[in-house]
Amino acid sequence: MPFELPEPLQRFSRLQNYDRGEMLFRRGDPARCVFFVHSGEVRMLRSGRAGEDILLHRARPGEFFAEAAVECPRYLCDGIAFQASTLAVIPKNHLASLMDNDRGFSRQWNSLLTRELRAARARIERLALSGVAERIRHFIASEGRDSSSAEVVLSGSLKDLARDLGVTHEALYRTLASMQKAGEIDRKGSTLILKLVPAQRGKPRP
Amino acid sequence: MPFELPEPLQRFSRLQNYDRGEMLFRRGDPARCVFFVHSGEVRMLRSGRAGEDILLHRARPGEFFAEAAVECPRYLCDGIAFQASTLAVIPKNHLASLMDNDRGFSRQWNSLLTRELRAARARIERLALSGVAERIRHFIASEGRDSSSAEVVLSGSLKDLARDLGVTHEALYRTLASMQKAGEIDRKGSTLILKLVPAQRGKPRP
DNA sequence: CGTCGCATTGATATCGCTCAAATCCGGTGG
DNA sequence: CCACCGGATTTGAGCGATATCAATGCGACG
Repeated sequence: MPFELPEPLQRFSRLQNYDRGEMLFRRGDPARCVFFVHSGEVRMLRSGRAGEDILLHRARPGEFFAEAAVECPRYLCDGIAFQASTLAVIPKNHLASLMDNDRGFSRQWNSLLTRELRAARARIERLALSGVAERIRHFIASEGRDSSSAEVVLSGSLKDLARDLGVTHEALYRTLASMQKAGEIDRKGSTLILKLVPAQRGKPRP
Repeated sequence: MPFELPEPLQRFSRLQNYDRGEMLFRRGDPARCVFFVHSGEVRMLRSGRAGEDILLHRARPGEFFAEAAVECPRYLCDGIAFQASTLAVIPKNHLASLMDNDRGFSRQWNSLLTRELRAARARIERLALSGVAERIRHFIASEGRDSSSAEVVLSGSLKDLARDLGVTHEALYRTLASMQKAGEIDRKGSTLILKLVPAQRGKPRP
């Protein structure tokens, strides 16, 4: 579902290039802008007390980033370009007035937020699962387009996937290997394929 | 920030009581209605393959429930009343037309979604932390109103909290006990208080 | 009372984290 | 073209935090 930047927004935004690792904003900065990713990848991070980075969100081409800025006086976490990226920078007051005046855009924005919310809840669901294998299965099933094809093309490295799943990359490698040995999944390059195991005659219990 | 049900919606909704354990909808049902919780508690659950229930979302008095129904032809998970509850049932077509026609309401709805999204991301952040103690600290810090008071009044049982944190209730009990013994937190009835330990002269490292 | 669910604590098993090391691969500079 | 480098990928070994299984007390409720 990658978006085009809605036409009315194009007039109000300016394009900007960011280098890999460059910060878009820091936690506590006045929230002035919302972003739209044309290319590259940006991430929202918050650093835990031990200095580890916690990945809050990844935005890829065709997605908005830091939408919450509209509702919020300050950024609540750090935004960085994880790869060299081209972004549309949208001053939030323009966005706000557009939402007030453009019926169609307002609807589009609503639907965008709803989808993001659903994606976030899916991720919550995934993180609540115990066991790396379970999370992998959930990931393939829920990221696969519309749950029809149990197959995902990975967008980044396996290390990135590990972060997404909330496990160490070692645990992910091992689990993938053993699932593959068990014939439960296949890997072709950067594509993960979940073979539905016939198994598991379930008892639909209350 | 518990909401009152926005006035224009009151005319389009009907009140309904649900018993504890009663289902509002099942996964796959045509998505016809959005809900607003007046009292009680409702939950979105999806059942994993082992029959365990995965908690996707809890809605408490003053919150909307199943907002995604507006965007979606079918419910994607189960909705049940976890306690006896009084809900406003809002046909989604009414909601949609209200969003199209009532500027103020549309804005309110946007801001609602944005806040929910932020809450969901906070929960993701929490689940990505390793160690029960870390999650508890994060929970107290982020649920505490506006991060000013490091203190939370638990809305449900500790078992519920354990689910929220993605750990077993045993692990939660133990960790709470040891944190209390260490003087890091206090418990008064159903209130958790995080004492900020002076410790941790941090080195702000890149 | 009897039962049910929460709270609590103990014992044990196990999964995933941590630390380590080897390989592979693409890119870069000589 | 080759040597070298950094990051991703793998695999190994060991340990510790959590899950799991169990038992008990306790309060609410019928």
